[in-house]
Amino acid sequence: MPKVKIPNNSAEQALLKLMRAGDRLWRASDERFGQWGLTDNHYNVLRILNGAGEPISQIEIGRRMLSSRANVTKLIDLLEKKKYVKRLACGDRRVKLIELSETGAQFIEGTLKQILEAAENSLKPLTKAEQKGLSELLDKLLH
Amino acid sequence: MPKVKIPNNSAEQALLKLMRAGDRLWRASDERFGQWGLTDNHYNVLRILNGAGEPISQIEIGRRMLSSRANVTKLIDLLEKKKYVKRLACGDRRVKLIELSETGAQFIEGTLKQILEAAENSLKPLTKAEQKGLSELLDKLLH
DNA sequence: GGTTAATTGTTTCCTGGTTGACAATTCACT
DNA sequence: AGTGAATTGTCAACCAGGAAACAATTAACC
Repeated sequence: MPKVKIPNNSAEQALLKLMRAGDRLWRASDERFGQWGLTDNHYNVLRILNGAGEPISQIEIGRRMLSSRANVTKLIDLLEKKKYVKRLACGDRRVKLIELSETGAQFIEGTLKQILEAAENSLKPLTKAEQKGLSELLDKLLH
Repeated sequence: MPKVKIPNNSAEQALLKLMRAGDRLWRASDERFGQWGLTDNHYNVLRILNGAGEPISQIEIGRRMLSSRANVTKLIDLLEKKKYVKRLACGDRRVKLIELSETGAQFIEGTLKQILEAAENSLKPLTKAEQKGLSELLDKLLH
């Protein structure tokens, strides 16, 4: 079988590890949220709304989570059906402002402990100092 | 709008950054390979075969790239159509060994430079030492 | 040796996501 | 004011990947 000699490239290897780690985390996260009939991205929307503290447009949500308009529509569709979220009319009639509902806030509150514990558990192989180091490196990478 | 008070949790924030970074890299990578009508994972298969140095089974490929049997079948289908890869019969008639073809090896060779440059470019915000640090932290995380 | 369990690859169906077209609306510019 | 460009949300069509069912084969074990 032919074989190409590949020079050792530390950048490529680091990148592959990063992609692999990210992939694992997404899968674990999606599996976790499956218990509530959501995906990680649905939860992301809720947290973005909660963080914003005020209703924001769908396109703004998409911008903050790096997702397409079309996908935000579908995410909101489900969250609205679950009453976690409401679509509000707005001065600009192209725009629908998305508001976190009381039910949605209760969902965040009720699941928060478990979510944070899972996060800490995922990072358990690293010491607190290492976690901080990782965080800073990623900040630089995401500039 | 209701708002849940979220305690600052560095582990969760680090995790989110990791997922976001991974996501960005997957997208960039898939976009890059799109120019050859492949996904990142198709290329992964080729590199795995090249790294193995000998034909390996589909399930082994799936194991190494954390992908399902069903998906490996589809990845190989395309790679075979492009003549980058051949399915070989084998003593165990359940198994098909996948062999990198001469054409496949030439593809790897012809694109390698560009791939490695892209990898280095992605990690450019970090110094060499920082890249090494990142790599080590990820090793620990992936245990 | 014969029966039961496990393995491998494929197929079918489903899901989450993107792209591109579309309608409604607003902006920009004269 | 009025026309052409941009923006927002939605819908249809498509794509990559996963889960489960299936057929073919092999392993395990009495």
